[in-house]
Amino acid sequence: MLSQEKLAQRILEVIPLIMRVVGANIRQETSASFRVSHHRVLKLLYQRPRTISELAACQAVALPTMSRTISTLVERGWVTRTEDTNDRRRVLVQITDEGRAILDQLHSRIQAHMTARLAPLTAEERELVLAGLEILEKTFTTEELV
Amino acid sequence: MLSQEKLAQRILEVIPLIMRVVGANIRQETSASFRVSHHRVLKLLYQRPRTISELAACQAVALPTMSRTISTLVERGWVTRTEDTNDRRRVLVQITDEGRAILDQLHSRIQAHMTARLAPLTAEERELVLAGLEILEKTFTTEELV
DNA sequence: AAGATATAATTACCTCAATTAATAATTGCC
DNA sequence: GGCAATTATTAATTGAGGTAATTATATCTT
Repeated sequence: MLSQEKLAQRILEVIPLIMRVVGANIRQETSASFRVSHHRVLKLLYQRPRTISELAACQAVALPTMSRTISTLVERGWVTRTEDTNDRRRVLVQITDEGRAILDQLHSRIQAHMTARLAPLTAEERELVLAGLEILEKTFTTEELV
Repeated sequence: MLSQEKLAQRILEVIPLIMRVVGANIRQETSASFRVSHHRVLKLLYQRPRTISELAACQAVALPTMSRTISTLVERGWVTRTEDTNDRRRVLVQITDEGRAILDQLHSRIQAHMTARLAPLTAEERELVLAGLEILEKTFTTEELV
């Protein structure tokens, strides 16, 4: 079998598996309703306010999907919607103090769990995995994501 | 930053991203209602009949989740439920001829798409990604499933 | 052999993610 | 001023995921 085909197969097998395990871990480590996507969005908003479109592009999801995600985050008081005065079609999403606090708290818990799980790996193995992930990210994102 | 923390972060960032992109690609390449999980289950059943529990463990999902997945596959005529005569608590799930045909057909389409996407990678990069995936799989499946 | 415990699968109930299509509001172009 | 493009939301639909409870069958214990 060609290495491309083999790799394609393994991606289809391994990525969904890891996704579910990581999701389950986060669910256990945090409150049950906290999701991987929330984590990522909050991290992006920690850096600076962003529009819904921008967040959707970063997450590689459709616009309505991100709009809904933001709505649930707003309900929980972790982010706010603000009108962009320069372009009133746009909505700037900003993280709140509470959102920052939640992210700090959960991020360290998730990080601790993941770090513990990765502890058995040797330094070389970690480097290998990291290098592989970087290549995968580049391969699967065609757009400019920040 | 320690390499463990860095790796933990990158896993949380990259894996969900790839998962969504791959899912979106499969949705486009195949009929809209065909999912990654269907693909994987059919592949497992192509080899031999399996119980619901076995499939759930392979997928790292809870038993009811797999039971429901199988129900939708049964509705589509791709698999059948059969009672295990040795242990009548068990249900043996078998792929049908139609299921085999669908898998053959879709598998090659998915495979072609993935292969095309991976084409820009050099042989070395593919080896790197593959090695990383193998390590990740080992790391994330040592846990008790179900 | 009877009762208790364990296992396998399903069902019910709930939440979240993701899509497309339709709609509203705003901006920018000519 | 009118029309196309952009941005975001809502509606409708589908699917995945979980826990808790239920049913049926096996197995263990006494």
